[in-house]
Amino acid sequence: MTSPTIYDVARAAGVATSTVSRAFSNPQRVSAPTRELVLRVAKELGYEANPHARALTSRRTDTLAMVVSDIKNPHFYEIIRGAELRAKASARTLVLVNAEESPRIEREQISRLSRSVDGFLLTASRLPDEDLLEFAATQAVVMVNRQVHGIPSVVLDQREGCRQLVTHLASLGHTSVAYLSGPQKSWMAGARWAAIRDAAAEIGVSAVRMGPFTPRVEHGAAAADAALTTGATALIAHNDLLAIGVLLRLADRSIRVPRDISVTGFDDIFASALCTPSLTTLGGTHANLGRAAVELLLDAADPTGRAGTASLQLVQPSQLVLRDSTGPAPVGRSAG
Amino acid sequence: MTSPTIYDVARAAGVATSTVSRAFSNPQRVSAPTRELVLRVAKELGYEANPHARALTSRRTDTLAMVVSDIKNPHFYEIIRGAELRAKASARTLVLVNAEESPRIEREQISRLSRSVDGFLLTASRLPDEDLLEFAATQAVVMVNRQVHGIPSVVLDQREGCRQLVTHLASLGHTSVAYLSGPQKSWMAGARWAAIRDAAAEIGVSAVRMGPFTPRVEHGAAAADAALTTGATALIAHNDLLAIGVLLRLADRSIRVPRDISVTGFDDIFASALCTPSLTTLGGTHANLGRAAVELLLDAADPTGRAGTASLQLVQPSQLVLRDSTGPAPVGRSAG
DNA sequence: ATGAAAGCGCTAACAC
DNA sequence: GTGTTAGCGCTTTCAT
Repeated sequence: MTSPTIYDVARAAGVATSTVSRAFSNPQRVSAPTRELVLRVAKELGYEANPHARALTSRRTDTLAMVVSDIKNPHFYEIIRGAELRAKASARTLVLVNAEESPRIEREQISRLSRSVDGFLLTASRLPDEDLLEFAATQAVVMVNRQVHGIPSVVLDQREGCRQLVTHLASLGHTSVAYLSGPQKSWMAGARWAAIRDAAAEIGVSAVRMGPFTPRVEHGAAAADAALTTGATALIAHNDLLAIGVLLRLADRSIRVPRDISVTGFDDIFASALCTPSLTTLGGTHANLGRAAVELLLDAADPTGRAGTASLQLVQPSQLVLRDSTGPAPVGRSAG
Repeated sequence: MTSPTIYDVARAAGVATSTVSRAFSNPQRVSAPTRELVLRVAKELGYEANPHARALTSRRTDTLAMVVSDIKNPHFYEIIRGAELRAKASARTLVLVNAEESPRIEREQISRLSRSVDGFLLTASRLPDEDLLEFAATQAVVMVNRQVHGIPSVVLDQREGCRQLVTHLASLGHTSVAYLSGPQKSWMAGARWAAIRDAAAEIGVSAVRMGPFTPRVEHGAAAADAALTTGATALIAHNDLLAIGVLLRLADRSIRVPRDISVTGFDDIFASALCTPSLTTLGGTHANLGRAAVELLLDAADPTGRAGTASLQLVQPSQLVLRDSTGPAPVGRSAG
């Protein structure tokens, strides 16, 4: 019934428990023959280490937690995938938890797991900086797609990406763009708006911000309606889900895209290639984000290393993907 | 640096460690004043129980794991959500792990976590029955959308649902349907085909099965092409993702839906209401699946209870959602 | 290179 | 109702 322990293995192999322990967690400190003996006996007995007993003394769990702000957003898939692969390569288990776009739930999930994992990947966290800093003081934490001064992070570049995006729109003749903002607590929403505003100023087009909107398809209708009141001929939605919602609403209102108005998104999710019209969007290699984040986290969680990467802020390039939802600005009239 | 333990709390409160322990895990076995004292002191000290120490003796972790066969499939969202809510209501943490449609990865994830959680929710497992039975012998396991004799499960009804689906198609004049099957290791694919075949026989329409196909949008092209060779005028795709891929391919090939051919899916994911044409699909209240599954699992994981629900096989009703992708069978010719 | 033994922080008998 | 105490299964000094 009850599974074998190191005592069983030690007895069967005729060695001390500490030798069994070493054979597993510190193989090079045991002579080759002894190690092989122990491992063979352990296998015969079907021994598997009890992770709790191990964690109780070693304070390591070999488990990492990834908190995603909304597991429904396909944008996270690639990040998750990249993180999983990297975690597996280092023999870590990666568990996912969902924050459902709620700071309260995010806080709850984190504190629930904080003693059970070696560190956290916080993707698009909705928590205030202070909470994150306080939290990072006692835990290994890496932020994904969010920067907080003093906490290691990896983000996709927005500044240069947004500049390219606005440049693309300007080159199509658009002189007025509207940013349909993401959630108020989204750092990314702030970063995007700042980058768009600055790029617009530099290039000489006008930019307004509407919202905030919860970045899901179903909120695209409200976003589209709001955007149409601005007279902007190009709409930059906070992400692809919202952009797709906007496209649907515009179609409903018989406004043609891109003929009457251009629409763009962010993230380059799979669906953005499939919707009608297909969506111009600012993407990037999200799997790399996940991979890099795990690497930073392994580093941060390493009790020995202190590899000095303490507070690296990594920025990876984004990538403008041109599709059918952007076109020349309409002449002689504004949309809506 | 190191966080306070029950010893610290016990000393500060002037009680025994066991009293502190009880105050937290067995409140009713401590007098009200003592309990309040202990809890107050604990809070002042910032005490939080060490889950590993707790698990080491009690053999309970208050954590449940949910293994999803492919986290990219939006079909799981509602199930996850329902499970999360129910787990939270019972003060359990729910962690998610991804099996990526791979039996090997699924097995790996399970065995990694098996000592760290109280039980598993296996959704759409791709593992063979024997593995599952062996596994369920030592762990609390509940299957979601898969039935295995001897393991508790909760599934959405397919038999009656598929009958309704085939009836719907027959009533539109279709006499020949093709099922575009899901993965070979998918129990659900087998269940759906059996139900479709039987319903078709009963109703008097012919049914063929094509595939298997990996149920993702990108495999819809191959599925559509294969289906067109059959001459069937109605295509039943294994799920909505595949169905959407089929729609895209048919549009590419200038085959009109539903005028030339009808298409249906399963799951009623959000996108199936948004694609063009919108998709007729067999859905159901997936959140209830997740909720019910957690309830069975809590039961199965309860060391005292043995509530006799040992091997309940729950079947919840599915629901046919009619949209624009099904219509009257074309007259005088077959598709393709 | 290996063994002996002391915890890690908690729970669960068992006493009182 | 509360205290005492012996582990849970492992890691980790410290000896040898």
